[in-house]
Amino acid sequence: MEKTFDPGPIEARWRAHWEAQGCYAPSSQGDPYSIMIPPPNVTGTLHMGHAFQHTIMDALIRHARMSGKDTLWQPGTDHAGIATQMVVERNLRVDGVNRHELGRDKFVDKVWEWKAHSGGIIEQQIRRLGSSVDWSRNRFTMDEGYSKSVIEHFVKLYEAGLIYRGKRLVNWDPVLQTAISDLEVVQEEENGKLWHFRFPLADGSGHLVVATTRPETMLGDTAVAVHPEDERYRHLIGKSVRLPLADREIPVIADDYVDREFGTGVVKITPAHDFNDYQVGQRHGLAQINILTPTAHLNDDVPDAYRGLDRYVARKRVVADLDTLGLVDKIEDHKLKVPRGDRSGAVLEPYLTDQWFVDLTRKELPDGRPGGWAAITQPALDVFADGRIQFVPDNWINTYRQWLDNIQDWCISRQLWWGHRIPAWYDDQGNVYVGRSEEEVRAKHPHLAGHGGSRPALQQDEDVFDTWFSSDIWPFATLNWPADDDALKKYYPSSVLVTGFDIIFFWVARMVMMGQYFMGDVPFREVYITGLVRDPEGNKMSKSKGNVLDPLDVIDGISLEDLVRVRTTGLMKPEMAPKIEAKTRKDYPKGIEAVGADALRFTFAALATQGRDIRFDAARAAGYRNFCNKIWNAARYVLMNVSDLPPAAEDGSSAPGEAHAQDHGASPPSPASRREHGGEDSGIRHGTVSGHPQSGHVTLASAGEPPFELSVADRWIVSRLQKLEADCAEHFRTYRFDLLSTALYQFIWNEYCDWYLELSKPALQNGTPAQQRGTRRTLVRVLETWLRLLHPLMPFITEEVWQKIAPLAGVQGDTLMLQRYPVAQPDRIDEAAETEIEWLKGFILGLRQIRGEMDISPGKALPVLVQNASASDLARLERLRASIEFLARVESLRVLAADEPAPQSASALLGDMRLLVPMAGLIDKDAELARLSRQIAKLEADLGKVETRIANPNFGKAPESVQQQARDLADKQLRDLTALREQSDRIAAL
RNA sequence: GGAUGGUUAGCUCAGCGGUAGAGCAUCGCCUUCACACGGCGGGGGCCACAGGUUCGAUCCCUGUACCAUCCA
Repeated sequence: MEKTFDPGPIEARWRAHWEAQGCYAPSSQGDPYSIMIPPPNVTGTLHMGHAFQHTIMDALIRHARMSGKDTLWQPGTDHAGIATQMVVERNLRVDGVNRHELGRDKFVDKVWEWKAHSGGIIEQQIRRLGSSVDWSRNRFTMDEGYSKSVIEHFVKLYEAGLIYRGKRLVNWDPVLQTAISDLEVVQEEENGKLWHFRFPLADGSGHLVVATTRPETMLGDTAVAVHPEDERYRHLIGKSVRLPLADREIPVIADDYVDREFGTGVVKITPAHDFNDYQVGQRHGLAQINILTPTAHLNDDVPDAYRGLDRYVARKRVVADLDTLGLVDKIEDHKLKVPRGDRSGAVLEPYLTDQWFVDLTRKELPDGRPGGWAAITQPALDVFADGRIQFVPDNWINTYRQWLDNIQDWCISRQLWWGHRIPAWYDDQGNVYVGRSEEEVRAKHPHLAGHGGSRPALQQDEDVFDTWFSSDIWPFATLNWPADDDALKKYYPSSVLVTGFDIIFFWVARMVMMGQYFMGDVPFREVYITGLVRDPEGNKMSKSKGNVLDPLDVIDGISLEDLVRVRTTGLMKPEMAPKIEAKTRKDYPKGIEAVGADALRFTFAALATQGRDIRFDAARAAGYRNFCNKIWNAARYVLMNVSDLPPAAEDGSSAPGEAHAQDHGASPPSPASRREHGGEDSGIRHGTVSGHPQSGHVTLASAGEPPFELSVADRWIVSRLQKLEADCAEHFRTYRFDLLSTALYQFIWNEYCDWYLELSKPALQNGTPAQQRGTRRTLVRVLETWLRLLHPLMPFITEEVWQKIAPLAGVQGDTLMLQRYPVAQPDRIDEAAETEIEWLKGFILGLRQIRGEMDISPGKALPVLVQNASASDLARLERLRASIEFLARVESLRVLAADEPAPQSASALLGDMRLLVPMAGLIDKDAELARLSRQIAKLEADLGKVETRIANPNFGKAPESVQQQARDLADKQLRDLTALREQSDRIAAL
């Protein structure tokens, strides 16, 4: 093994191997466990958020696979209508072409070309992350099969009366020239003006002052409204005003929608260009005058002077003209919410167009069938109410429920070219026919079938579906619905959905709706909601902000200059480049160090707390890269100390009935490459106890192997391992990947490496052959076990190391990823061993503190005296003497007789026992006094707190155990304090 | 306006009724035969603020401030 872990070649080798061996495919054995990937946009690249979620999903899948489940991780990509169309249009623009010049068919060809190019990038990224998806089932939402499913679900909903077409006010993006859904609108507060205009009363008796934020829309006004109880205007209700410029007479109406406090309390009503006004118009039977073209220029329904003007040009003109007429009362600065398209950033217009909608609000259809609320929305609420689906963390249910409670019908048509074309056809009279194909439509409607050569012309709807109206069936369309597929039966519902809270409405809720409607069952049992990965300042990562990171750049590393270049090229707004460059140089002054896929994954796991924001911290990733190196070197140590010994002959670990016999029996007979190994860890078992437990050593032997002896350290680490296994199981169950990663990190670094490996050194150097065998067994088997525990988070390094270690642990198998996930065995928890090792650590820590704070060189061996030792201290001392001498680098260790005077010494306390290091020639008096006074001060403060608690007259109401605990603590602190003060006095007296 | 999170060590975050924790950063010693991507030791926090409940509050309740996000 190399001295330093180098992830690159290792990752390349294993991902190729796993895929070639079919390790990612379902095993068809065991209970089904499936995850449907949230399909990334096929024309994008994976960002840190994807990498984060993939880490979580892969950990879950690998854990499930190792736990004997039949796992399917379904991969795929989304065609992402608007986003993709925009990207391709931008590419075309570079060549000076727009899509209209190209024509629809050729444009769509271009999109497919682009998809072929960029889809490959995404798949490579997924592979690089180690994601064990079943590539054989890869799906794309525009594939032929998937498209059929999309059409099918539309037609079925239509036939059930749950889809309708109508002229409604929708959010219109005048740049993209398409309708978009409510969810794609971002409302941001911007600086604007509030214009006050005088509208003359038609009877010449004066005027009304209306306030508006959008003057140009007055050309489409069909009323002015006041609040019915507004005393100022009550007398005007029912009169009319002469609308200036347009020169129309419009009524003054009363509607309690009007906010009396806002502006003048008089509102102009433009039903065709404002959602609220639309409602008012409906209530009062007002005309709707559309004054805009699809590009937000004024149309021919306005006076000549304004026709063809851009909306903002028209605004200025209207204001100027009113001013000329002396009708401008005043203009105030005003902050208002401006709706913009989330994709284009364009200011949206409420616009009257024909669109397709999914009914989500009606309880009942006119013909008595259930409406959308009853058939779709209500069931989606019920599944959370009755616990059939659970959110993790569960408070997301509130967000979900609130949205559904206030839901509107869903506009699913988009005026785009890239997407699933709506399967609706129109005849010359404008009648609409919906079906799976034109043929089906004609077959269904005899008058369209035609006779002879002539049949009525049919024109297919030009529009396509909202992308979310194809991904809403992802969990079952990927399994070939509506075909009666075995996989569909097996893997639907999926086990868990892993996604961000930002698409609960867009996607989660809609999948629940469609899953319930078409499959009669939920699409997933649990929804694990992740936080959003943000930059170091907590900003959302986005290309336009120039703060995105490619996960591969973290895996492979990237220089600062390259990162700046990547972030500042191809910007929508090139003028942002200097800002982006400055921020990049600030955030990553040295670029990003290569950390490898395992470290990146582990970082994401560690950051996967229950919060909403996850600030990506490159330093943390570097820390986990170091962790990889630690693992690597621990394995090197184990190999160096074990590999020269033939395993069968020396430690007997491959003896029959050892590792293999522990299989649960739950896993069915399987091919040689699968699940050879039992779920229990590879600690020690199947032996006969022949020693005296009190001696601290246990001697065991299995048939046909030489005896080995387990030290207290061996039993300690095996015991700790059981607790780790139990913790891991719990953390997987509760999706606490942060706690999972911390638990593994702590065990591996702070227990296995820092203590167990160190304790193994004296045992291997000075132990009896049986003790050495016991230590080697434990070293190898515990390592082999935690590799399995860690594998779901760090697949590559664990596999690489496991391949070397497994044979020594007597474990056979082609790959770690198909081994069993370790299961805790409570009978192997050994509290006595744990207590004893805690005592040992305390002993060593005491000596190390003296050494550290006295600046005694680690190379200098210390003479140590022990005073006031109890019988159990003495017994432990004898058992652990070799370990103490080795780990604390003790030159001599001697127990003082009861009446023997101690030399002047630096001291440490371990219970009532005192550890003494004679000062002569080693220890500076003042330094020791300073150290003692620090300890005394700390202890005094602690004792003070405890005494205050006990002294509280009401403390008697606390449970007896708590009181006792407090008294014991105070007792111990007082004794320690006394000892420390005595020691301090003695030294001071020198 | 409504709702939901957050405020704990310099930074990023766990903890959540009973002696304040981790990683990174920092300081000191050490090129000890797994690892300097390392070892050993140390320092650092009135747990945002104000009330309340409790024998006891960082933790529960109420309010305030500030910061986010979502929905109108």
